[in-house]
Amino acid sequence: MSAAVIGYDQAMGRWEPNARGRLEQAALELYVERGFEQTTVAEIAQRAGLTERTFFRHFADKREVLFQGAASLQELLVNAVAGTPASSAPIDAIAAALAAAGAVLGERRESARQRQTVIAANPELRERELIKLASLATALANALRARGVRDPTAGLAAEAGIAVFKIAFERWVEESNQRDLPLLMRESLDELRAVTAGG
Amino acid sequence: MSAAVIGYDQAMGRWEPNARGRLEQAALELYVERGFEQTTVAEIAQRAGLTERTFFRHFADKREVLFQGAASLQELLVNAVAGTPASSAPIDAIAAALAAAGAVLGERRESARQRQTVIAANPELRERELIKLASLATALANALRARGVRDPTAGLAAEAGIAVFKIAFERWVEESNQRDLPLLMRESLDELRAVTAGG
DNA sequence: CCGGTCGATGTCAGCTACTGCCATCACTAT
DNA sequence: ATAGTGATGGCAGTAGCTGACATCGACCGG
Repeated sequence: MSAAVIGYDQAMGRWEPNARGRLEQAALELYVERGFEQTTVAEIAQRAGLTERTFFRHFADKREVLFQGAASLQELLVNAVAGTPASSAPIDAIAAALAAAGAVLGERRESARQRQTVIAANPELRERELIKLASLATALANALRARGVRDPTAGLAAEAGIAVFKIAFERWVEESNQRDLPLLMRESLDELRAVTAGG
Repeated sequence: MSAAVIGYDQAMGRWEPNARGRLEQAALELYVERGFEQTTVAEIAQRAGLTERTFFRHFADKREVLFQGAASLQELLVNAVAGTPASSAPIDAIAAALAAAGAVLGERRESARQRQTVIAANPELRERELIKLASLATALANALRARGVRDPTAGLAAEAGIAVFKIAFERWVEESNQRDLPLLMRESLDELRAVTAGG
């Protein structure tokens, strides 16, 4: 619990500052070093200079540490839909949301890739990721309904948007490089259009 | 552990037969009666006349009891795709898979509805459901690739198919009645076509 | 008929995620 | 000073899940 570790010189309280941030960093490190399952919450807390009990005061469970950004991403998507001209078709509102998400997520490529490696290696984490994506779909559908889009169109457009998101993100993480995320989002959406057009 | 409970008159082995089936039934009953979280594995085992340890020999975890049919559903979808004429477009192969799934799931409406009520009431169960659907999407994509469909088309078509599946199934469970599942599958697919056509 | 193997279950000990309850201790407002 | 507040520690307890070993009937070769 020494302040020197963090390099901190102003007056401080009873405890080191930024407990949540230290827990998050410690968890990420350990998940990468040993894997998610092989890491206990006690170990995370110890590395952060805190106790197990405190970890669970900051994070609902051991997985949630990896999904901090989900809420802000959801906000971003919803705002993008809401900010689209009222005359736009649902699919264009979705496209705007995907563009916004791609622009934000497109930065910090390496940390995203590392995070995705951890998640992909563990079924429990994949489950959590999927329910976060489902939550995004629900939020997108609600945003569309707020613009007067009816069911089942709203739900379908939202689910389709998330499908495009998933595929584009997957390609972006896997590819050695070159194309950036917003471009892959556009390409994947065009691909979906092409695929559904037939028949 | 009396045989009379089951009504069984031929020579029997050391234990009552169909341990797995008894566990499944006991679990379903308890999940409906008290809810998933309020049910312990020890209670399930007791009702089935077995021990907790035996439960975990038959089911990987407490949730898995509710997802027994996932494997056969996946097989059904894959076979439907494989059985489509080689000249069909990807979207038509997906449509065939959805039709097959709709036909099979469309029966036993009440039990499906009951099961869905239990799942919807619990986030852990929703997570498990989502990863099963993701597994279906992966299997569908592989089936398409086996027919020569390239990426990212295969992945996108599969994800879009699962999106349609989700929406149609949801509508089918919620609606008071009337339209059957295969019809809702077709309608939802048409709706997706309409939504993506714009823009 | 006999002994050995095998498969399904029981028993028990143990780990770990997660929770509830209360104590502690600095900081702050009055 | 004193009381209140907020973040943390400490501790006991529940429940999901696993590994190791014992048990016992079925089955099979001799």
